[in-house]
Amino acid sequence: MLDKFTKLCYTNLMKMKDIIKEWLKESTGLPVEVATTRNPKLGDYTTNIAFSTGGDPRENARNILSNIKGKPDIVEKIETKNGFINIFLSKSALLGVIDTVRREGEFYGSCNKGDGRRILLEFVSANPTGPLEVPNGRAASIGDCLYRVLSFMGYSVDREYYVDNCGRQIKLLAESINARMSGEDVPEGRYRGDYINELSDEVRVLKPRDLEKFAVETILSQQRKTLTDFGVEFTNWVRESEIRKICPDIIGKLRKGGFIYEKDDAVWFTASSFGDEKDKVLIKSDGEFTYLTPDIAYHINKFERGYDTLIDILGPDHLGHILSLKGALEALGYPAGNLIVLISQWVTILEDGKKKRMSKREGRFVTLDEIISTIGKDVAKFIFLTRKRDSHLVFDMDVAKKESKENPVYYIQYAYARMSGIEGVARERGVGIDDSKTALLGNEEEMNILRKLIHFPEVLEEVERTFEPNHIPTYLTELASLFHTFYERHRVVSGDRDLSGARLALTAVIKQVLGNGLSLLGITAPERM
RNA sequence: GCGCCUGUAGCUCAAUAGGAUAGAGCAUCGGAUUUCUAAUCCGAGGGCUGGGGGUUCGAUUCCCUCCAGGCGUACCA
Repeated sequence: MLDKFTKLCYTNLMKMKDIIKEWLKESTGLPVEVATTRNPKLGDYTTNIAFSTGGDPRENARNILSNIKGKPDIVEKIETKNGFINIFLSKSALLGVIDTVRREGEFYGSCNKGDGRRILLEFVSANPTGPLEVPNGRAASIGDCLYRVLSFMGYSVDREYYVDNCGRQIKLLAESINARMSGEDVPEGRYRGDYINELSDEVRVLKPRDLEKFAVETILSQQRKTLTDFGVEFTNWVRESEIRKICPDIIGKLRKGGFIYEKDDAVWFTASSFGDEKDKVLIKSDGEFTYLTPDIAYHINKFERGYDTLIDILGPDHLGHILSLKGALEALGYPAGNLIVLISQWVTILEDGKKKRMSKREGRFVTLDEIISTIGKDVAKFIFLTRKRDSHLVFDMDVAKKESKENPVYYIQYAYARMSGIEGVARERGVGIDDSKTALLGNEEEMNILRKLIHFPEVLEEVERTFEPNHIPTYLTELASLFHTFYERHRVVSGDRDLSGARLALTAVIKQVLGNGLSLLGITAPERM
């Protein structure tokens, strides 16, 4: 039995948690759940099984422990404390992570959990009525990171941007440009801002036949450039005008299913029978579709293209129609439960210590371009990805500018660059990595690093489970901190050739994991700073 | 009014399926560099986790209630 676990360990070291779980299950006969311990002094893994069996947990834990016979090689010791059963990994098991990372390299942390299942990730999808703003940057960061992580975990992920190139806001855009061209002030409720002036100038020169289309496509290409500068790419750009073509068919199907009725010259969907507050209009009395109609069609179109799971990252302003959308999908027999809607909360901008009330129509907004040029994309992404999606994040422009020089992202990047520096020194002195000498490692700082490295795959699984990227920045900061502490206390390249070789292996592995993590965040890993 | 989200250190945020002493960064104060990058390290202070109930061996986490803020509650998107 022990051999089996040992073998498992070396073929797939990242699953040590599972190995321990299996071992405890087999030897106790209890439905054991294993968790990562927060405090390394309390071991590497822990189980609270003794709390759920009734009676005194401390006594239970001791009884359970005394019944466990033997242990896999990866376990150094197992002990109880306060009713918890704590498992300490052996030094050789911890050292094994070096081999694993050295072998797997840029794939360390990846897995095949997704098994090729197809996910369509829709995010940003800003109206083509102006430049991308700060909240779009937040959604872009999160969407891009989820794309990278889910792909890393074996899902087949496409990224899509939905372009609302129809509807009222496009008419308002055209009116704004027309007003500007004729030298008038832009009327109330229309779009203002320098970009409208620039567009007007272009229109004056180019005299496009279709003003609306010209304006939309021009703005869209600017948005695309912003995203490229931000390091975020999309697989597809889907225009609402294309989706509208299939709307009559969708409405026909809904009507056939009895989910449609007419009232006040409008066409209604029976959303209230699917849990929504009230029924929703699909075709207005003027014959135009509402926003909801093409959105239903779009999501049906997504399922029809063969995706297993649809993920939408939306702003909180879209809360109102999620239930209707899911209701319509359900009505037409699509798996509404496979549509996962993630709400990326607003960003409050503070400027000069005051809340900046954002309004694109009034020309008051902070663009993503501005953020990229003032604080840089790495800092911006890190700020966005450190927060949970649901938190109402406060983006203080003054602090962001000031801290762009001392942002935590540099803490991680600096650790990475420092290790590059060490590699350079090692090369100069003719010292190389020696994987065969890693047993020489063993001080507290080194062991803490190894313990942390083991948990990287678990962090990614957490991101996959919760769709919350923020665990990665937290983890990387902790790992970088452990490295910096190690660096202050011990020399990597020293007169001791064997120890130097072992420590170079260790730093190579830390660097690899930091690099993998930064890459999943879409943040650069600089060789020097 | 109703629905969803949020409320944690002076500030910005964490807390891995309810776990052990609630953690980081910034700010404040005190230390560390003849040695691989000081964008670093070590230490100190700072908390009735918005208030009040409840469930539990155990609650920042779950339930109820109140307070504060955001969003939604359109034949806007």
